[in-house]
Amino acid sequence: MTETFKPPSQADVAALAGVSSQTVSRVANERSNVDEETRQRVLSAMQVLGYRPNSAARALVTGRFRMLGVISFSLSAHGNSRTLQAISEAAQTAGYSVNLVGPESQTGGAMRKAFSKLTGQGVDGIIMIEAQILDHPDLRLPSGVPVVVADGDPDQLHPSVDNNQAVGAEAATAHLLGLGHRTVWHLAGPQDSYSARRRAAAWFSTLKRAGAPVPAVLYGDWSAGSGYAIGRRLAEDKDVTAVFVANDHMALGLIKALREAGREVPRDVSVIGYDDIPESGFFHPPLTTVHQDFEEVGRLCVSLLLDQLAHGHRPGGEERSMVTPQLVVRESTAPPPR
Amino acid sequence: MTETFKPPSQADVAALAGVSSQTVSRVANERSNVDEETRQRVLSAMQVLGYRPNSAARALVTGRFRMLGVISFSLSAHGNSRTLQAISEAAQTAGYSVNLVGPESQTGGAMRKAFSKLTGQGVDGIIMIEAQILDHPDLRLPSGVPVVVADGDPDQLHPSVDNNQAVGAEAATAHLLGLGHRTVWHLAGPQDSYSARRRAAAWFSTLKRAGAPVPAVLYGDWSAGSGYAIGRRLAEDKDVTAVFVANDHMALGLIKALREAGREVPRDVSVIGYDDIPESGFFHPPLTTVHQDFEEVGRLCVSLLLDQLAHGHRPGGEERSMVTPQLVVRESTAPPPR
DNA sequence: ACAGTATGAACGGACACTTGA
DNA sequence: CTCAAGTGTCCGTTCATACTG
Repeated sequence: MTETFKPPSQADVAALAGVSSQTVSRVANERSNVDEETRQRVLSAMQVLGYRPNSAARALVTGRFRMLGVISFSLSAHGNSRTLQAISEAAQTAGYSVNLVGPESQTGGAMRKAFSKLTGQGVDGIIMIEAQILDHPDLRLPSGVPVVVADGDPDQLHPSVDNNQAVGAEAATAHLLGLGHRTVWHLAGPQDSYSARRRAAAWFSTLKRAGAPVPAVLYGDWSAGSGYAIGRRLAEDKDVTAVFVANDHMALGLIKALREAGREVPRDVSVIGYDDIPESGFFHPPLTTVHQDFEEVGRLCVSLLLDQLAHGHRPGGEERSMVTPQLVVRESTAPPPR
Repeated sequence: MTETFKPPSQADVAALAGVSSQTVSRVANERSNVDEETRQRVLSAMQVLGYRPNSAARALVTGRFRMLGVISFSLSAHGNSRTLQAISEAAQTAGYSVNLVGPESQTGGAMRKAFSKLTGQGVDGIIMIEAQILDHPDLRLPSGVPVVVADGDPDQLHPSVDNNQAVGAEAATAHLLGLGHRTVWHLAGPQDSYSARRRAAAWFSTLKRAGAPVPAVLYGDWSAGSGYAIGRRLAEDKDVTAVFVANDHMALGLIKALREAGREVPRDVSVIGYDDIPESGFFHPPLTTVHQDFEEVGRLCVSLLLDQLAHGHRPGGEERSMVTPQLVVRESTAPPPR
């Protein structure tokens, strides 16, 4: 067994530099009232010892950990890991670290548990990524810690950042309609997903506004496999000439099913995806889709949270930031056949 | 501004329960020598007050945070986010939380910085995901904190968990050779990637052992775009009948480029990928690839780390766990033309 | 002597004061 | 009276030790 490694303390640095621990504290916190010559001496003593302020001790007295909690149910969803990455970077540049927890399920109870685990760890604020509270929509979290919700259900009382699903889904649907399709089918994400519901709603209203018939919504689970399964059914209906799919993965599966049934994309059927994952331009055919800026979402979450931290909790009630998506037209959409 | 929220302390609970704070501490830590009746009284007092032990104070005295640090350069790589997810889950069930940091670059300096940031935060152990130290391969991390390296350069002195790249790459290459191809080209990942180098090495030695000619290695950057660019060049060489691509994303781009050049997969060229991302079975054609079990890697990392924590640091020198990948044969590989 | 409980250090750092020029 | 540097007490827990019926 290696002997226990004892990290150097303020006192050790102070001793080496020949000053009091208070002065070391001042240097560490970049206070003004310390002589430049002394400062240098302390700094080099820190260097020599490899001193790192003990965050536990600091947090104990300041009450702040400089740590952000992130609750994310699934990292396998493309958008979530991108958002997390952006959050991590933004937090880091602001001098915060990120504490990640995944709730056991998407129930209010599990959420509350994850939440209190985080507050118990002493986080200064919490970001919930794509938080769907399935069983109890109006979850009241214990207050005291600022919260920001990313791409989640905004029925709540917390500020939120969201990709503007309405704009994206409308652009997708309108693009297809503009190409001359009589109407547009919709393969949606799971019904319990807030984003999926928003996309479906915008698709619906765009159709309505255009006076187009509204086909029954189809539901997948975001996976390529579910897109494939639905695609097989859809391929049998020759009326289907345009499908707006709620994410790129499902679109991939759908296209495969259509092709296998002898229906070419975009010749017979136009397909549009959502997300614009880095691979979608290399699909066969290259996928027309809606680009989402997850990096921006992550950055916004952090800055909103930091604002709350700085100015007291939730200055102006329910704040809501929207990030605008962008239609990316590639080769999976075309005018209808004949 | 809302009034400052002051969390209840041990002392508050003690006062309410009519015991000393010491007793509360015993209850919180599930010590034996507490009267059951007293214990219940304390427990309900905790309930009422919503007491959560202050982890800063606890960590200050115990020196342990029950927190694992994870260093991951990029979460956009499929494998990394999967591994992280698994780590997070495993850590959670063991009662640990996860502190995530992304180093600014893959240099020894940035790594050391990330590392010391984590130790400063008081993590009990650190997992480095896909840690390539580019400028200074034999990075000596300050000791005192157990470390496990996942899918990284094992020249180091830390236990590591790795997908067995040799087995996977050999299986891929042998599969192609077995189909009757005279030899197999290789589109590798970036040269600074340890995994990429391992795959290339195994491809090389498999070719050698079979007495097959060894074409020059091609290098991509893991992205579909780079696979596409290389694919355009490769398509011109009619000798190319089989390509082993170091990941599925690049394989997607490569196939697109081949198709555009009029070379059908697998009729004219066989392509095999690596990773088995969930979408690869829905590519056109469905991609033959090598499945990696990232979940297992994540779990192993945590259990190795926890072992070190329990039994003192690094019981038996350099430990190395290997997770065996699996060849998944789909439809992008076939015997060579003619 | 024994169960259970109370007591007073630390732990490392920040902050309000105080002191010395 | 300003500016640098030092002193003392506290943050919430745990642990060793002393205490009590």
